[in-house]
Amino acid sequence: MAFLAMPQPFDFEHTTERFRVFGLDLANLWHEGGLHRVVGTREVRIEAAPGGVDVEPLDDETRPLVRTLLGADFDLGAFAPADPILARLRMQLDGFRPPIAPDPFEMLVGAITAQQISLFAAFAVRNRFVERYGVRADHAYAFPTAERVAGLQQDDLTTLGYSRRKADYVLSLARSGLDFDSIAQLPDDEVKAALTALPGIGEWTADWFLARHLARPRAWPAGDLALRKVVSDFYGDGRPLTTEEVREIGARFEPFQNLAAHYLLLGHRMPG
DNA sequence: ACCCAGGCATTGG
DNA sequence: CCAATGCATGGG
Repeated sequence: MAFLAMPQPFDFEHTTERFRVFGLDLANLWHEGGLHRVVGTREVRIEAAPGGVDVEPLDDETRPLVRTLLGADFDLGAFAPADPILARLRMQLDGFRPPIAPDPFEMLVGAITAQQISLFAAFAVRNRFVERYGVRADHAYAFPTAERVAGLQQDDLTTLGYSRRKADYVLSLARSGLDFDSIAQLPDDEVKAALTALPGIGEWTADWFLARHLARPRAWPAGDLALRKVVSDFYGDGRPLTTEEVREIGARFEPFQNLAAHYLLLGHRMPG
């Protein structure tokens, strides 16, 4: 194992909580106290170490991937919320860096899979997809590539638990030839416009793409059911808030809406 | 046997 | 522009 320093503050347990709490993800696999992911064709293991992480293997290919995956790009030093509720979470969860999905196709397929159904159900369906069309390394699987998925038919996906409609969305995305490198250069609203032009990708999916793949500071998925519940709990006197109200509350956290969303969601899942 | 869960597109007013 | 509807699985 080789040591990789992380920008401070950094808390491995908080950052990786997401890979444990909704069930296991075969492409981002929590196994024996560490996070496993396939980079190229090699499996990488990441585990906690003082001031950063221990990584095996660590080289020029895995180093940037691990840093991205563990949210190194977020500017936590500047994240000092004036809002008292968020300020408390910022301290309580100090060092939490929202994990970033390194692969845009994986991110979008995952989001389509999770539309409307519980995350637990979505992980079950997605894992069957990864197991069937991904490539296993040691423990973890490489997420299926768009090239591979482009050659499938609707039936290949519905047998895994996808609805017919979602199966078509995934196939159409795989065949879209979307240039993700170009999209990554666009401002937030143009990314959303480019993505929502595709069938099956609405504002919710595009917002999470901005947040969890592009790590855009102002991404704020106001329509997300879980975020609406959390914001309603923290800011709404127990009354359920509308998407519009949640959107307005997000403006308080400018320009740290993405970090705010993740801290509120994680804080709400934590005991106490 | 229900109902809900980190949506979206389609249809009809 | 807004309301109603179908979709798929897993847990309660």
